[in-house]
Amino acid sequence: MDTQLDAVFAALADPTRRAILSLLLEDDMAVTDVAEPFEMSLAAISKHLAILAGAGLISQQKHGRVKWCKLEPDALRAASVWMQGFGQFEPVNLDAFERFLTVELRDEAPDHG
Amino acid sequence: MDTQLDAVFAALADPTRRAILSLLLEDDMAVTDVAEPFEMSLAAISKHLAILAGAGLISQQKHGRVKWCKLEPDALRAASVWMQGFGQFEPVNLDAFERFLTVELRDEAPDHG
DNA sequence: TCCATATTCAACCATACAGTTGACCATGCT
DNA sequence: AGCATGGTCAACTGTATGGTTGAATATGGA
Repeated sequence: MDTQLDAVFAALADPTRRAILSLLLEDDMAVTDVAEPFEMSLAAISKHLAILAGAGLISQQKHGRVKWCKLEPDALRAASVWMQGFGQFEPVNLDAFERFLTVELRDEAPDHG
Repeated sequence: MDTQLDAVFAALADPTRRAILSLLLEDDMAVTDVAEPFEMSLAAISKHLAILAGAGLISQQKHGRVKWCKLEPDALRAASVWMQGFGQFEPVNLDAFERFLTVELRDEAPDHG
């Protein structure tokens, strides 16, 4: 059914998981490195990552003893499409969004991490 | 914080609530009428509606003894914009991005069409 | 081989969630 | 007033969720 959609939205409902996604937006990361900025056990982050992977929002691939996590935007897109069919609202204020990006990138350009 | 986003995504994670939203897409409805197509008690639907209202996804207004439920697409828009940030795949500071969203939505909620 | 690193597993705890039922308030009808 | 209708509240049940800790597994390196 729409179990996929359930999983995606449930995954996004947790702020820690959204923060993880935003980390992965910048780059692929190992589990330990994902966990580093959070005040929470590694096991907890590992669970969050499993939930994100279950929802298809990230993929995980083991390389040696390191498990790399990679953002998978397609699952997000599914949810996005669902919402588009919903709100009759036009593809949101891309104006404001691009203004934001411009400012953001100018301010933050040199280095991210 | 981003409690609003938490609430929206959590609300959307339940298939019954998504179904309710799609009912309301067609028209405003009374609580009893919303409940009718579901194989579930009225009290349960009432709770679902409270959750949707709490997330700002619907509004409820009492007229006589009937409580009318109305879709509020702006809250959906918040989530949609948030997800579009990922589709863009830009190396953005998501903290700033979420701040941007709150400001953006507060400012522009009234009109978008 | 022995040890450190990376990650998960298992058991557990507290809280939240979805659902039920029955009682309860509020409003409208006659 | 009396009664049916619309909706919520309260108490309860079962299950899911987010977190913990400590043990376990897997890999890499000296």
